[in-house]
Amino acid sequence: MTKKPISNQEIAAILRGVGEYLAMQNVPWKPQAYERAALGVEEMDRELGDIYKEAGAKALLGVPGVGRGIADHIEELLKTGKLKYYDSLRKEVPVDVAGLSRVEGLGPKSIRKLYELLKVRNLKDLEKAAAAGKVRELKGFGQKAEEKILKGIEFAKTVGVRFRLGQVVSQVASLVKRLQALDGVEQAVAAGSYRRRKETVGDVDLLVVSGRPEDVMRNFVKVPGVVRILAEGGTKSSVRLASGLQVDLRVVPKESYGAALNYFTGSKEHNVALRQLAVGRGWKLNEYGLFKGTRRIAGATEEELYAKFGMDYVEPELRENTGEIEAARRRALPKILGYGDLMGDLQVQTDWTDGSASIEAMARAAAARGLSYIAITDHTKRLAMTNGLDEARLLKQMAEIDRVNRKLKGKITILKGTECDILKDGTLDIEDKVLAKLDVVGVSVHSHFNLPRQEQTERVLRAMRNPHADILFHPTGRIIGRRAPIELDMDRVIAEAKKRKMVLEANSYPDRLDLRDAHIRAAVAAGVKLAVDSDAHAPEHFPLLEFGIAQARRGWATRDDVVNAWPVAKMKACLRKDG
DNA sequence: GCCGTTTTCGGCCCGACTGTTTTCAGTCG
Repeated sequence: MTKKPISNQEIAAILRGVGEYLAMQNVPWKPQAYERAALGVEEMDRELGDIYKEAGAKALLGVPGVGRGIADHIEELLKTGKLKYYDSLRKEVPVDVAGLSRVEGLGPKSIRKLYELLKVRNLKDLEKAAAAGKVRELKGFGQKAEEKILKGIEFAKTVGVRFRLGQVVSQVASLVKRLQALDGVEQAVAAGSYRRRKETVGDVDLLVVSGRPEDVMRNFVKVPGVVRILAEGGTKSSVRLASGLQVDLRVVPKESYGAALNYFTGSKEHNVALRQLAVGRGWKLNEYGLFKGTRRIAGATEEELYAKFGMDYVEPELRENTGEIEAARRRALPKILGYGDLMGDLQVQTDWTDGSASIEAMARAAAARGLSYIAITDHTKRLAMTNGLDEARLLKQMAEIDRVNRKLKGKITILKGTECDILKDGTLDIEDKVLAKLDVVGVSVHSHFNLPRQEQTERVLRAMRNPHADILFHPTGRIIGRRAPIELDMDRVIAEAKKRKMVLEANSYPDRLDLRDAHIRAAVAAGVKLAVDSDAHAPEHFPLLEFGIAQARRGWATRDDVVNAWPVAKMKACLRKDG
């Protein structure tokens, strides 16, 4: 019973694996069904283990893409940690499908053939066979295929799969700029998961409007930084940059711009759902437009496209087929937070601890960014390595803030705050009587990341119950790609936040983005307020707020849900010690 | 295997590019 229950990620991986094996066997339709279910599981904001424990097997049917059959599989996985069906498939064709699929151009059919004819089970076998020239002899393969495989293996070995959004923005911006400057290019934009502002992107999709696609293609594959051309056609090309990032380019005529942008922005699931809507009305939707017979009835702009379907325009950040299409059809999509909507920032560090700049410099930078207030929230003494503040220094800092406020009067308001450490037992690192003097008390976990779920949750809940605590900063503590989130029962955290009018943070730092989108959505649905903060440690960090706003948008948050999108007085009134 | 303002059965999105193809399967997005 003490054994850790299987996680959503693990369940999704197994379902995906089943789909891959079925695809290898040429089974129709089922592979897509398993893949869809895997995606549905991944996108859940709650652990299936919790849902199952609470509401039983029937509740599993609520997961998008999960029906009777797969619900049974999931129940078996939750009960035993294993899936007999999966194990028997693996036994039949004992191949590392996931590993081999990472090789560019290798899909289930080829993998099966390689196994049956050359006994290739994994990347190592494949490399050996290809190097020995055995692959080219197979029917359906050839010289080129073998070379491609060898290069693909090299790549699969060296590079991780996804990039953080923050890692690619400048590369993408310069690519777009370069394309815009080309002769004959009317428009160039980045689409794909980049435009949807997903926290990580697997590749970058660029869209260009031009009447001279060949010229654009010729120039594109020669852009500096391109180390490999994966495909080059008349209207579609694919390259690999030195950074490992794959970039796809598509060129379309002007009248198709909206349809192409929609198609290339995705998500794939959103697109499929839209196309199904089209089919249902006897239309056809592709990247060139929306067609009734051979007549184009929409497609020049995305707005036109959605209007034709009789729906609200769907912002790119919402296009994940997680209910946005139904809501848009009911004309019930929320008006999500805008990129210019933030008025303040409630987590800012200075050179009193691990920030690089003074209170005044940070305040001026925030004002230049258009903010009308910030809270200074330096670390506390438990975080000794950051020179965290004790009570005495915190009091001194408050006096300094008073001084700077007088100096900057009319430019910006500086609030007194803290990023107070949550100790192992859930108590706080600063005495209550000092916390009571602050405008904004943020509390956060910076230690003991590996406590068991029950203990970790109790710890955080206890901190939230401190009468002075206002905001739970970066609730899960994750660092994308580097540190797993702490084990936290987010349902209980959200319920506690609701009960105590505590604000949850959506941290904008691109490698935190904590809360993640699904949790934001759950918090919003529960009526819990959010703070979208920069967590700035330097004056140049305020633009990072864009990432936090994006994440809040992906979580369907509106201006009403985000306290620092409000004027300072209203925001302060909402913090729970006044509420 | 999933799913339902046409349906509880019979559908299931659509097109570009590649390689090895004499007309297309496989892969990808």
